[in-house]
Amino acid sequence: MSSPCLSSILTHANRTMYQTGIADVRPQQPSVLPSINTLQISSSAYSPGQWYRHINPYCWTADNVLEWISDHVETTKFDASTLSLAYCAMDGPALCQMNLEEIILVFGTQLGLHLHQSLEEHKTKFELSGPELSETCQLLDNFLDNLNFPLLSTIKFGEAEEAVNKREFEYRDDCNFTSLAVEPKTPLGDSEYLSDSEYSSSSNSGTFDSSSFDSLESGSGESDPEFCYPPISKVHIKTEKGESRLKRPRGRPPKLSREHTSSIYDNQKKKKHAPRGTHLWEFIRDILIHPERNQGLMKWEDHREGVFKFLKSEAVAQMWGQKKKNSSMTYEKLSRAMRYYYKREILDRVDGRRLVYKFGKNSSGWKIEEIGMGM
DNA sequence: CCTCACTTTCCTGGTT
DNA sequence: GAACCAGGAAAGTGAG
Repeated sequence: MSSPCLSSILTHANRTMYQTGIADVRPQQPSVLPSINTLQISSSAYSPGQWYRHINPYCWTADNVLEWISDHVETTKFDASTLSLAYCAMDGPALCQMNLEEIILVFGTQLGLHLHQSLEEHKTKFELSGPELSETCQLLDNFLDNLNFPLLSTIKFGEAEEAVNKREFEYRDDCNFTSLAVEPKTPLGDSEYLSDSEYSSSSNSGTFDSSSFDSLESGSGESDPEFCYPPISKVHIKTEKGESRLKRPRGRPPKLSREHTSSIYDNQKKKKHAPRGTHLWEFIRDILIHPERNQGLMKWEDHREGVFKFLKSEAVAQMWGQKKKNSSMTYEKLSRAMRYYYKREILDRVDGRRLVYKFGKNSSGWKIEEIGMGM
């Protein structure tokens, strides 16, 4: 259940950090989750007393739960004197474990029904985010960590600004991800073939080093054996100049066992019938529908029409590669996959505009009505 | 084991 | 010349 929690944290963290007009950021807020007061003060989007609409109930603190209860006590004109505060000392996860009977037992029929209905509504609302989005959030989290940015899941509200200052983090909208590459890294085993720059005109030497994603996942700096292309199927070709060169065969090299890799994907692997991995277009969509999370990677050109643009194409490609455990993913390859969506009408062509795509009639989940931008 | 959908990789040629 | 776009071809992956 980290996704919705992370999503709310992300949302507020970004609001706190990037809205320069907000001057009353609380520097010493002790809670990981924003306090009710902080939310009310720092975000005009939240009307007082309605903060819980924007936070996953599973992420509510005991204080949050108490606030939620008292809000309902007020609206139902319930006699709060009959309530024991001891019943209200549970946090969000504990609250979410309760069924209707238990809630009624604790809060009585009148208030209990009201609370249960409200709770179910909030739970349902945040469950819509789905596991794919959770993964995307995890990737974004890793991505930000890679940028020496305070992990969103660890940001304490109000401390973000301080953290940014301490780390001298210089994130701006025009942040150049490609400049973050530590070393131009030849994909493992690629020395068997031509280097990226040799065999592909589109591969850029300054590509964002996704190996840092790998190290985040594996917990070590060691190379992921999965990306060791076996030294087979070498093809010698003659260039125009006549020299014999090694050329990679067409198609993708076979994957090696993932036995020794540990990652956030392990859970998925353990499932009997793992759901098909998130499709590329869904991955893109998930980044887009939460612009406050995408850190300037992509943006809507025309949300109503489904037109969007890559701002950091290589960075998005690296994130996709990270998700698919493929350190050699590039925008060139990603865009090829995108173009295949034209045929299936998941994407529509946008002529004459670079890095601009449009969702087609066979895509879903991005429309303003679908994602409820009013929240 | 096979099929199929999806994705990745390579490539050539064109455009911005 | 670099970056991007378009799309054919071949092949890997995983679900069913």
